Amino acid sequence: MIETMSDIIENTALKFEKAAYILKTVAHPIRLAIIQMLEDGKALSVSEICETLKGEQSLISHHLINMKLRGILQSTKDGQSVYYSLKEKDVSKLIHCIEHCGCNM
Amino acid sequence: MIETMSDIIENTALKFEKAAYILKTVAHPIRLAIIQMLEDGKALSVSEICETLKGEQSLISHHLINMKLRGILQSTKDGQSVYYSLKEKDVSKLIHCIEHCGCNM
DNA sequence: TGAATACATGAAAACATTATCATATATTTG
DNA sequence: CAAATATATGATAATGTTTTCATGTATTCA
Repeated sequence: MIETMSDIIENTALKFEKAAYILKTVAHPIRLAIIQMLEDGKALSVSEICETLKGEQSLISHHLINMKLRGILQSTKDGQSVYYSLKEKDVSKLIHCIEHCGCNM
Repeated sequence: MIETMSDIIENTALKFEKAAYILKTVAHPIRLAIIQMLEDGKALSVSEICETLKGEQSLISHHLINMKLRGILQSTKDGQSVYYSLKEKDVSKLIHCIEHCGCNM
């Protein structure tokens, strides 16, 4: 599989754009808190998340929907409740790694 | 060292804010590219960085200064040139970990 | 000294994200 | 069915980030 120089440059640029996109999606205190709540596959309802974070329903909902839209969360409806969970273990890994990689974070 | 419940909540919130702050600082394709160029302690001048990234001097400069301001980069002047490098190995570790933690990034 | 080079600065424009508010929809329950 | 509960939606306001442009300052070199 041969790549030209400009292919490489373009792929590299794409790689950074993708990474930046995911990092941006996650780079918000409320979102980090949500993601942590959902670690190890847990699924939580919107209201559970709102209560724990003491956040407004609408605001939390917007964050959840946005993260879902960007491929980080998934949701299933059960009765009145909607349960959100991490879509990919990947994100969990990312967060775990951010927390334990020896960085001051 | 005893913490009250509200201390714990507040510290957790602070932790997420700090993490979000760093992630935000880094969540931009140009910045990720710069950070990668500076891995393993390398120090590069503004113009070297501009050339490699084919970016406008002023734009790159703004990014560099902002990252320095936020504690991610440091710089030293030598003659006409200013050399930037990663301030903490931490950031390098973070990026490395983002790239190699098995996430799709 | 003056021209060239390297970098910084600051204001403005362009653009993106986050928060708030009012209201809509769907589901359950009495 | 009406009321209550859970969530979504969409418009707008508030705020933040990124880019651009014009210009400033410091350094080198002829």
